[in-house]
Parts: sequence; C-alpha cells; structure tokens
Amino acid sequence: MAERKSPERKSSDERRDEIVRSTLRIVAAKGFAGVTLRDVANDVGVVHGLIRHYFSSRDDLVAAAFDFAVTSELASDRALLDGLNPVAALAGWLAATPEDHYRVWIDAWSEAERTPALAAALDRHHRDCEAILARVIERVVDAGLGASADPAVDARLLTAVADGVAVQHHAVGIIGVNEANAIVYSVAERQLALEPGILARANPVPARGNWAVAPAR
Amino acid sequence: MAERKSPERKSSDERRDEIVRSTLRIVAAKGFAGVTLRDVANDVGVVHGLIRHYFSSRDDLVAAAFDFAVTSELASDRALLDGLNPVAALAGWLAATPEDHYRVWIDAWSEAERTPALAAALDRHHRDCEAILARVIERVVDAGLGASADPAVDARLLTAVADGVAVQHHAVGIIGVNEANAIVYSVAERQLALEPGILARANPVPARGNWAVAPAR
DNA sequence: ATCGATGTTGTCCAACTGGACAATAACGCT
DNA sequence: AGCGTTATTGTCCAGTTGGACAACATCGAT
Repeated sequence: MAERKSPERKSSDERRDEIVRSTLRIVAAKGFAGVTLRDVANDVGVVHGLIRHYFSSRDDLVAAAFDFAVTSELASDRALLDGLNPVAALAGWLAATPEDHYRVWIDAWSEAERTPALAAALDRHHRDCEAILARVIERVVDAGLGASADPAVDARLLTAVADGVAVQHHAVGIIGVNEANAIVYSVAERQLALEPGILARANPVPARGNWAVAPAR
Repeated sequence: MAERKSPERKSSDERRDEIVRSTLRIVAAKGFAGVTLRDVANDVGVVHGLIRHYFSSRDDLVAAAFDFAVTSELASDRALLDGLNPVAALAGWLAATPEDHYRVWIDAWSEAERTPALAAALDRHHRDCEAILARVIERVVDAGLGASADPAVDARLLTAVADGVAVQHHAVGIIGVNEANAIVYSVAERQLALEPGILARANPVPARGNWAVAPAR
C-alpha cells in the first residue's frame, strides 16, 4: 500500500520457526490464553496479518507452539539420557526442571480443556514422557540395580509424582528445589527397590530444555 | 437513566455471594483467564457496572472467587473427615475428586503466576490442605494402623502425589479414576507402612465439593 | 417525613481483539 | 526475460473488553 522498503524476506520455514518461538515467549509471559496475534507479530517484528498467513487461526498457532516446545524438549532429553548410566539417567529425568519449561506444561493442562488440538498434543507427549521413563527404568533393572514388576506402570506412577511435585515447586512455590527432588527420589527409590540415597548421589544433570526462551527483548 | 422498574434489590452480602458463585461458573467453563465482567454480569442478570461496584477490579473478583471456592470446599471436607475412622478419612481425602473442583485448582496453578492475589490464596490453601492431611495421618498413626516419622513431611509428599495423579486424570486424561486411586493408595500405603490394600477396601466417600457449580443455565 | 448511604442502571469510551483482504515486493522456475 | 507463486504489508472491520460515571431507586436511620 504505502512505501515498501526492503522487507527482509525470509524463507517460509525460517519465518514459521521464528513465529513459533516468539509465541512460546509470549506463552511464558502470559500463558496460552494470553497469546494474541498482535503480540506475537510485534515480537517477531512483523504485521499481525502475516501470522495469519502462516497459521490459519489463533488456535492453530497455540497448538503448534506447544507441540514444537515439547517435541524439541523431548528430543534433546532422549539424546542426553542415552549418554548417561542408568541411575544417572533416572535421577536426571526425575530432577526438577527449569521453571520456564514446566510453566508451559502447567498452562497447557489448564488450557487443554478448551483447545482440542492442545489436548491431543498433551496426550501424545505425556505418553512420550512415560515411554522415555519406562525405558530408563528398564535400563536400571537390566543393570541389576533395581526392580520393577512393570516398567510401564512404574513409569506412569513416577510421572504423576514428578508432575505433582513440580506443581508444588513451580506453581505453588511451597517447596524448594531440594525438597522437590528429595520427594521424587524417595518415592522412586522405594518403588523401584533402589538403594536409598542413590539417586541424590547420582548428582544428576537436570534433563529437559532446549527450546530456549530467548532473552526477553 | 431510562425507565426504572423494580430492580429487585438485594442485600450487599447476598449480591456479593451471587456474583462470586457466578464467577465460579464462568471459571469452570472458561478458566480464570476467561472471566470477563460482562459474562459474570450476564450470568447474575445484572449490568456489568454493578460487578465493579462490588469488586474494584477484575483481579479482585477472580481472587475472591477462588478463595471462596476453596474455603467452602475445605470447610465441608474437614467436617466430613472428622466423622470417619482414620483409615476411611485418609482414603477419602486421597480419593479422586470431582472434575469441576480440580479444574479450579489446575486453572489457579496456571493463572497464579500473573495474579498475585491468586498466588497468595493458593499458597494459603495448599498449606491448609497439607495440614488437614497431616492431621488425618496423625490419627492413623495414633490408631496404631500405620507409621510416620513426620506427618507434616508425609502430608506434603502425599499432597504432591495426589495433585500429580489428579493432573494425569483430569487434565491429561491418560488414566481413569480407578488407576488414579490405585496409584495414590499404593504410594500412601508404602509411605505410611499401612497394610497393602487397606485404603481401597475402606470404600471411601470421595471428599471435597460443596460450592456446587449450579446447573449450567 | 426526611435524608444520607448505597444498590443498581444505562451509557459512554478508548483500547484491543481475531479476522479479512487488496496491494505490493521478492522469489523460483522456465 | 517473463510469469506464476508467495511472503509481506497496510488498512479496514465488527465485536468485545475493562473501566468510568452520572442518574436513579431503594433502604435504614433518625
């Protein structure tokens, strides 16, 4: 319409990725419900009409953002855990995760009820998480360090415990990171018949996190 | 301004209560972030200006609604649990709760980050929950049916587990009510050295719930 | 009976929302 | 070089939002 400068045109995939990352930044600041096309556009540095060019609706954008966050998060976790010994991997997976990353999950739990696409992604990725943990448990058992009647069942149990502890830690703020880890570790050691204290001594590298909510701008 | 009929004037407290209950109905449908003064006003059957007459801001309204929901919920729970034997009380408290009630908590976890008043209420009521559970644990121990090195610590642990399981059940939908109860009960029995299966056999009355999200209108 | 306090209404507003779309500019292909 | 595709922009829109406020109605106290 008006003057037209040089709009620094980017490839489709690149721009799409940029938009998704900006959306995650907005989500971190205002939650899924607080995402507006204009905020995202402003963060990317484009006009809000362009967002619609890439995502047919706001819901599409929100669901894509969550999916991207978790997919990349889990991919890097898988790689990290594979390089550790079984006990360290277990301790790392169960360890408290960075605030930013869990907030996305908590927001998603809340928002999923009203966003079917988000609910579907949530179900999928929770199963992924359980599967990853089940595999780690199997490795622990195979190494003769613990016991599990059914790794899948124990994984489901421990996933629930880890999520609950994360809520108390991140959302409620009623417990600190040390207490959070202590709770999860004590339940896990008891459930898997591990030597008490072995998980804390594993000095775990907290897993998770690579979609990097960049400097807040 | 225009004609003035008979506005069916209500007492201040009555109206306030009405507004809070309507707000909770909106929260159940759209989450805390989805509460608008106009929706609430429409549900009550008044003009949106009146809501502001009672609550100085939208945030005030939201925080008051959560506070009311949980306060009344916990009050009725306390009364219910006191009338049960220790094991039944424990089983009842840990049992899966109605969907409506947990959704409010999940939404609050998500929204608390951006609403200080909500965060304060959340912290307060989570401590209440822990205290209630700690008391039940003490009764179980006093009755000689279980053991606890520190009821407060165990209460904190089991609260986290119950919340995590509730997330998996209500928000993610990955487990059913039976599996949810089975997980919480197994952890509790192990943690408190209870006879395995005793909680499930207690045939618990699921506690919680009296602020009654009325028929959806 | 009078009057101040307050419950209640209607109406206004500036800001913001998601969506739509025509115009334009850069690109990829032949 | 020409042409179709598409990334990108600016602008419009109808709807909704939280907030403000003057006018009016009802009540309780005196």
